[in-house]
Amino acid sequence: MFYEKGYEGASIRDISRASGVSLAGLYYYVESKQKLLYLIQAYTFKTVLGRLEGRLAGVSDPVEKLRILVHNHLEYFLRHPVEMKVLSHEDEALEGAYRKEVLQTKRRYYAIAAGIFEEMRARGAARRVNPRVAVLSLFGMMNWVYTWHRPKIDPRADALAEAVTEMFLHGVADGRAVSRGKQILAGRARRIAAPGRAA
Amino acid sequence: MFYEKGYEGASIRDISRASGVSLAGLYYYVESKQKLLYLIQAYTFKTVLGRLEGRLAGVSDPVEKLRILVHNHLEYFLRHPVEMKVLSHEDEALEGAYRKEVLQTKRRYYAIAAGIFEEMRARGAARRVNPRVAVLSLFGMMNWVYTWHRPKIDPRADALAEAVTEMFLHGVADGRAVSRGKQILAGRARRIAAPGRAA
DNA sequence: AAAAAAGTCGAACGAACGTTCGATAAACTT
DNA sequence: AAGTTTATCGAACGTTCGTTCGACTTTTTT
Repeated sequence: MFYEKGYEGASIRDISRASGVSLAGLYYYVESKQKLLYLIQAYTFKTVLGRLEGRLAGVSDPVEKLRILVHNHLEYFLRHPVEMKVLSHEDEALEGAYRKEVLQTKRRYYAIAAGIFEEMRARGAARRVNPRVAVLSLFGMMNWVYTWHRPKIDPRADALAEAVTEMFLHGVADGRAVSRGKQILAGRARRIAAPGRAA
Repeated sequence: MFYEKGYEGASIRDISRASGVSLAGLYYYVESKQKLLYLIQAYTFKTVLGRLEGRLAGVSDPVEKLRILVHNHLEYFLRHPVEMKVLSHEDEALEGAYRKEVLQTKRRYYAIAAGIFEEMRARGAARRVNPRVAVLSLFGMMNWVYTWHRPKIDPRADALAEAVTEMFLHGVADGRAVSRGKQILAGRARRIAAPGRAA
C-alpha cells in the first residue's frame, strides 16, 4: 500500500483490506502506522547493507568493490522493487527516533561508497572530481531506477549494474570523437546565454 | 506545503494557514487540491521545457546540446528547489487528465534528451551503450540532486552542471589506471557469488 | 449613486483518518 | 478440565480531511 499510494496516501484501512486482517487485528501486531513504515525501511536497508558488507569482505581492489556495490544495490532493487521504492521514496515520512535510525543506516551506506571512491583516488584510479558529487550522482543513477525500470523492456540486474558501473567509470563518450575538458571550461557562460550561435 | 509534507501529507488547512487565506478563500482561486498540484507541476515543467527549447535553438553539435540540457535542468533545479521537488517527488499524486498532461510533457522532455543522445551516436560521439539506460541514468543523476544538495557546501548550478556533464560523458575513472571492459564480462557471477576471494 | 462583479470568510458538511476498547474465539499450559 | 495466553474482530472514539454554502465587504463598472 505504501508502494502504491505513498505513506500518507495509504490508510490503515487500505492495509486492512489488502491483508485481510481487521483494523484492530493489525494493531495487535504493529503498534502504529509509523512503526510499520519503520519496520519496512529498517529491514530493507539493513538487508541491503548486510549483503554488501558480506560481499565486500576480503576484496581489496576499489574498482572491484565499486562493481560489487552497484551490482548489490541494483540486484536488490530489481528483485524487491516494492520495498526499495518505499525506502527511497518515503524516507521523509518517518519521524523522530525511527527516522534518526534509518538515517544512520543511510549514512553508513554512503560512507562505504565514499570510502571506496576515496580508495580509487588514492590508487590513481579516479580523476579529480568532487567526490561527494560523484558518489551522490552514482546513487542518483541507481536510486532513480525505480521510476523508470520496466522488466519487460529493460536490462536485468546483471546487465544494468554493468551498464551503470561502466557509465560511472568511463562515461558514454567515445574518446576519439569528443575532446575532454578544454571546451568545457571555455566560454560556458556565453554559450548558455546566447543560444542562437551556431556550433 | 507540498514540498515540506508531500501532497497527501499537506492539508488545505496547512496551505490556508501558511498563505494567510481562509479555507473558503482558497477555493475561490483554485477549484481543488489536485488542481493546485497540477498548476504547480504543469507551470514548472513547461517553464523548464520552454527554456530548454529556447536555448537549444540554433545549436547543432549534440555534445553542446547535452551540456545545455544539463545546465538548464540543474540551474532551474537549484534556483527553484521547492517547485522542482514537488515536480519530481509528487508525480504519482496526480490523477486522471491532469496526470496525463504532465506525463505528456515529461515524455516530450525525455524525447529531446533521447534525440540528443541519438545524434551523438550518429556522429560517433557516443559509445555503444543502451541509450534508454544512458539517458535515464543521466536524469537520475540530475533529479536525485534535490535529495542531497546543500547550497552551503555543494557546487552551484554552473559547476554542478559541468561536473555532471563531465561524468556522464567521460566517467570518473582515470583511463590509465582502470582497464575498460575486459574484466567486466569475465567471471562476474563468480566474483559476486564468492566474495571471499582476494583481488 | 446605484448596480454589478470580485474577493473574503466563518461555519458547517459528510467522509475518512489513526487508534482504542471490550468481547469473543482459538491455541496452548497445567 | 480448568486456566491462561494468544489471536481476532466489530464498534466506536475524537480528530482531521477536502469541499461547499451563504453572508458580508470591497472594488469596479455604469
